[in-house]
Amino acid sequence: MPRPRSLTPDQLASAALAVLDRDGLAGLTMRAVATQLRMSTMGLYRYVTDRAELEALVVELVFGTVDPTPPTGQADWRDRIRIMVHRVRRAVDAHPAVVPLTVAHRHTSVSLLRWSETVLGILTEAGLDGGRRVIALRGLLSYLVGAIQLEHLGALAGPGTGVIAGLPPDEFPHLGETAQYARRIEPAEEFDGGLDIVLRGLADPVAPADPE
Amino acid sequence: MPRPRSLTPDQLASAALAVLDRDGLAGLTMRAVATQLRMSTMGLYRYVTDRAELEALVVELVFGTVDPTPPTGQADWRDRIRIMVHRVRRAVDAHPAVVPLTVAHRHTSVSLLRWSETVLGILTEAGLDGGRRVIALRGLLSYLVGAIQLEHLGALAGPGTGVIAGLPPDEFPHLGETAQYARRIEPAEEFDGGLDIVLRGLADPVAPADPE
DNA sequence: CTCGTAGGCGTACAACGTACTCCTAAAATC
DNA sequence: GATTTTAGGAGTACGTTGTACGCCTACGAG
Repeated sequence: MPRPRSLTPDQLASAALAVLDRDGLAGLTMRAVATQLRMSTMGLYRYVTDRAELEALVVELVFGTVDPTPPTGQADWRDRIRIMVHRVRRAVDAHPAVVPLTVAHRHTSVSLLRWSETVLGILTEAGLDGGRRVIALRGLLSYLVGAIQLEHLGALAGPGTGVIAGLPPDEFPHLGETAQYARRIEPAEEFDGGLDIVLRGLADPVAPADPE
Repeated sequence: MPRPRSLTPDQLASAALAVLDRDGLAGLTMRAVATQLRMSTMGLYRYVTDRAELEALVVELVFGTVDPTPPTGQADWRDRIRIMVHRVRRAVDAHPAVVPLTVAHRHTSVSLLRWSETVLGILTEAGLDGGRRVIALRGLLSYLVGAIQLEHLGALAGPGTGVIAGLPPDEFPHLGETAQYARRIEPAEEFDGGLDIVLRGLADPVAPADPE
């Protein structure tokens, strides 16, 4: 009976994401998104009640590109988790400005819930259950969230390589030396290295020896 | 020759932190901080050039309460790192609203650099060096940053226990079951459990067996 | 004394999110 | 085809934010 909506939430989110990619987080205003859609500012409020809701749509759009199906062809559960984690990183990397939004709206994303479901399945196959599985998932998520943010908001490798350069070397001997190494490490290598640490730690502490 | 400043950066930061604790992040405005200090809004700009600079002062104030000296009396390096990590968590926990700010201004905090220096020292004693040490520090920081945020911004345990309740159980079997467990786990237990994962993973992969 | 800088106030502006109102357009019902 | 129901969309306006700017005053060193 009513007139059909002429804009899908997806189109809305795409427009907002386009603005976000072009002008960054500070440029993501209701007016800018409205202009992008060639409509008046207030027209947006026909589709969202809030700026927050718009943000959530953008986050969902980004996470929506994450394939939630379990990877196949990987015997080792660690490899499968690695693939799942990489899928999220790749999705977010494609739109760096979305990073701060993902943290705030993480829990509203169905796509990320699907992702969690699959990861939980893999963890289950790995022999984890109950409380241990909760903590494993949470630990993985914590690392993922933290690592992505450090990568995009944290100047350079290490805690701000630039700042470290102008530091009294006698007070910060390790930091100075570490910065030298940090400069040569690619972000991807750093990310994977950290992920390896977490994955190693996830192995059953009762039977730390790998089947390989 | 000039008139001395009548307000130290520390007093400024304390006032801002008081506002932050009382009114939350949204309440932290230049006007609110000025009122807290019983001065005009623009008077603040005698001390900071920016709102961002004010935020950085607050973050530094919070991190300044973290004891950067290496813990003594702990034979195992893992226990010493645990203590260092807990110090940061405690400091941030005392002012939850500061969490979003810590991420943005993390790299400007000298206190956090001191903390990193100490942690690097411990990692060195643990036998890590070069690139492995960089990645270890970065991995620890990633987990720390992520875990603290999940704890404070992530509704409940697991990725939003509330949302999960209204989810089709046949599509999310693991998530539903996991949520049951998650509800019973204390945040501290979750945090420590995740930290244990990282610490286990930090152990030399060439010699995974613990001395114990 | 006086000079240079900090202290501090008040005004003003641009940009933001968004509440509200008014009119038009189009599909479903009769 | 007329009527009804809802979405579409524009325009105006308000409160709040950060902050640029200008103006005096207070004070300590020379």
